[in-house]
Amino acid sequence: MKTLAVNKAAKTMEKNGKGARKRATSYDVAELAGVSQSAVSRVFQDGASASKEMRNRVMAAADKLGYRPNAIARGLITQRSNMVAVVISKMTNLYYPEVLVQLTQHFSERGVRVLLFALEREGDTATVIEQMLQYRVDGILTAAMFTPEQLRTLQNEDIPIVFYNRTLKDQLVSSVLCDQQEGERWLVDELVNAGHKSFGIVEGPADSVVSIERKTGALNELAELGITDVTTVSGDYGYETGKECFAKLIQKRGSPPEAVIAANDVMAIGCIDEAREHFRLKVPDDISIVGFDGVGQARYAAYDVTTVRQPVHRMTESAASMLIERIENPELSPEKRAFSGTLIRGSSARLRSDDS
Amino acid sequence: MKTLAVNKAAKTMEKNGKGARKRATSYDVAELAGVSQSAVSRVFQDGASASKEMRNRVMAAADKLGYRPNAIARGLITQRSNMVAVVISKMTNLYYPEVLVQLTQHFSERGVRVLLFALEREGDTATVIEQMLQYRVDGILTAAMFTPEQLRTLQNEDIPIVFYNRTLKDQLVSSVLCDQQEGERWLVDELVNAGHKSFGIVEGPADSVVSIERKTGALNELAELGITDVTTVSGDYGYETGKECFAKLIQKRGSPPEAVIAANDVMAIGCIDEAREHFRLKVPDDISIVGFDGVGQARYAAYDVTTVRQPVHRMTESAASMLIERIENPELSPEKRAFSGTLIRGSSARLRSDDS
DNA sequence: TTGAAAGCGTTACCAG
DNA sequence: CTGGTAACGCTTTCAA
Repeated sequence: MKTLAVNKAAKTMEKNGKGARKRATSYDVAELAGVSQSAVSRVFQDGASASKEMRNRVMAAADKLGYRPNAIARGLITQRSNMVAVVISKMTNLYYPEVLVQLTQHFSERGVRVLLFALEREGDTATVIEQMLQYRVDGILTAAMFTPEQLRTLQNEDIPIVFYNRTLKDQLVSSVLCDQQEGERWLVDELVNAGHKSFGIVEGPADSVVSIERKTGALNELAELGITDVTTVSGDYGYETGKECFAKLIQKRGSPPEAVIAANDVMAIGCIDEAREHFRLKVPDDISIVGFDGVGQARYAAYDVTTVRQPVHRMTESAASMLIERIENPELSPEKRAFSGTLIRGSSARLRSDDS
Repeated sequence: MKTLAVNKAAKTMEKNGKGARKRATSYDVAELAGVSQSAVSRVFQDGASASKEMRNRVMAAADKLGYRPNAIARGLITQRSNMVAVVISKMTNLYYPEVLVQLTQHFSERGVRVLLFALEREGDTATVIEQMLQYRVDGILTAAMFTPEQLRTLQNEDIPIVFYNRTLKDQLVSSVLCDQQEGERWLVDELVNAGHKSFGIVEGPADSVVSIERKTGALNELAELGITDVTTVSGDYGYETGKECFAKLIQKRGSPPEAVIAANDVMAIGCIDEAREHFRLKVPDDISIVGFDGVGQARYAAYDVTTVRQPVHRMTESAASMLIERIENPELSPEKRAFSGTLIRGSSARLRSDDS
């Protein structure tokens, strides 16, 4: 008992010292303002009832003490952390730094904080899920895939999830995505329409859902148009890999195809460089090369890649909204929103200019 | 009283229904395991004393109920949120998505979660600071600048801060940075050494500390070497701006300088494209162009930019360590760690090959 | 090693 | 509109 009293006194003494003094609480403010603690709490809430007089007194005391409501304590009692988890994996959308920034800003505007989780590989989800649950995030926005079992765990906890550019075939989950298949169809149509007859496809990593979608879209459309001369190689979305893939493609076919469809812009750029530098091919005179994404580099004059641009802003906006809606109203059923990309006719491909 | 009982019963009923049932707490686990709640708490702690028997019983009960310790509640009592704030601004290190991912991973490995704050402009710090404080983050890692007053607020709250690639002249703050001036000196030396006599400088945004450092470094070294023919224009770190700046430069001088020093790689690439495309200059035969950063695009074959690469991995690692050390030991004094970059001699500049 | 009880800083409910 | 009091789910003494 005595010890306790001494400690308390000591802490108070330190207030002006360099020791780690305690931060002001609503009790301190209440005391200084001569009101109840509940009153302080109410003044710092949105739809609370407090007289002007009360408000002023409390506010004055509050900023004299540098008081700030403790969001952690608030979360404990309200059962709402006001935090969402955003999961990205190393390989995914890193080509879009904007994605992350925009998401964070959208959430921020709506009073939601972002707890960031970055996976080395898409598989490292186990511990991340554990952490998200321990921190009681209100929702999850993920650009990485979860296993069905993990998904079940999360759904059991009634925690809303939105997938970014990923979705599960059988499972009914919310997701916002760019219509990859449609985009690839456009690209294939353009190329075939311009007379290209032999194709190389540079796909992405085997475990990338996006890559699979894109490849499938391209292959289906090619088949539909009766093109049979198609060779496929696979890379990891990186520039170096793009170069290697181009070489592999030629080695595999014996000669360059008339057109190359890369799973993303960065690999397309790798292909262009390899074509020019190592094989002395003129792009697009000797060979057409197209990508996907519409990243900044694709617009560099040296490449000017023909590609499909993802509507990143609308997608992030939509994803944030979907998640927040589901946090506020858990009964909402899952929803998939697919956005069309924008075809960009760069000079990396020989296309018909009179296209109607 | 009666109402309370009914509610509790109802909640229990819902356990298997679709309603939002409550998550298991340590009390639930304790009850099922037939032990005290404190015991459960101890089992889930690191250096706690618990018999094997106890451990097993608790664990069994815990994962039957899907129990996970509530990190929010823990934070409230331990006065440690185990979260750090990471602040980035739109323009800064977005050219390094890796920075963010690596930081997050370093923290993650040390059991620290990342609360992400993204600023639209570097100035939007006010509300962000408010939020960080409300969430009681244990520390702050920022790639954006704070005003001296904001800094004082944070220091008053005894919350450790580490600046990434930024620092304050007078203030004594912790920071990890790449030695921008040294890097620029290297570039200038290389260029002058190879005989370049007239220079254009493309600086970044006026409020970017990094840009100012780089510009200063270049100007000082040029002056030191007796070069007086120097023209400066300013952009915003973007590709388009790089192109515009190159044009402005030539307009301002009347003719192209022999070498252009851009504040970052992306603008250097813009300069190269503009030089080639619009002014029909050969790089590096007619003009040398150098950048800074060592981003991925700088290695594209079409550019192969001579630049200084920042040791991103060591910097992020160091930054995370510094912050964590200061969280664990608040008495540690501020420290600046400056890393040297790596000179990369690309073919965008005409350099002496016999350099010793 | 274990259990009881006292906080941590809020919000929520209920009288006044 | 205001104040008292009970949670929220944990960690941390302190006795046993």
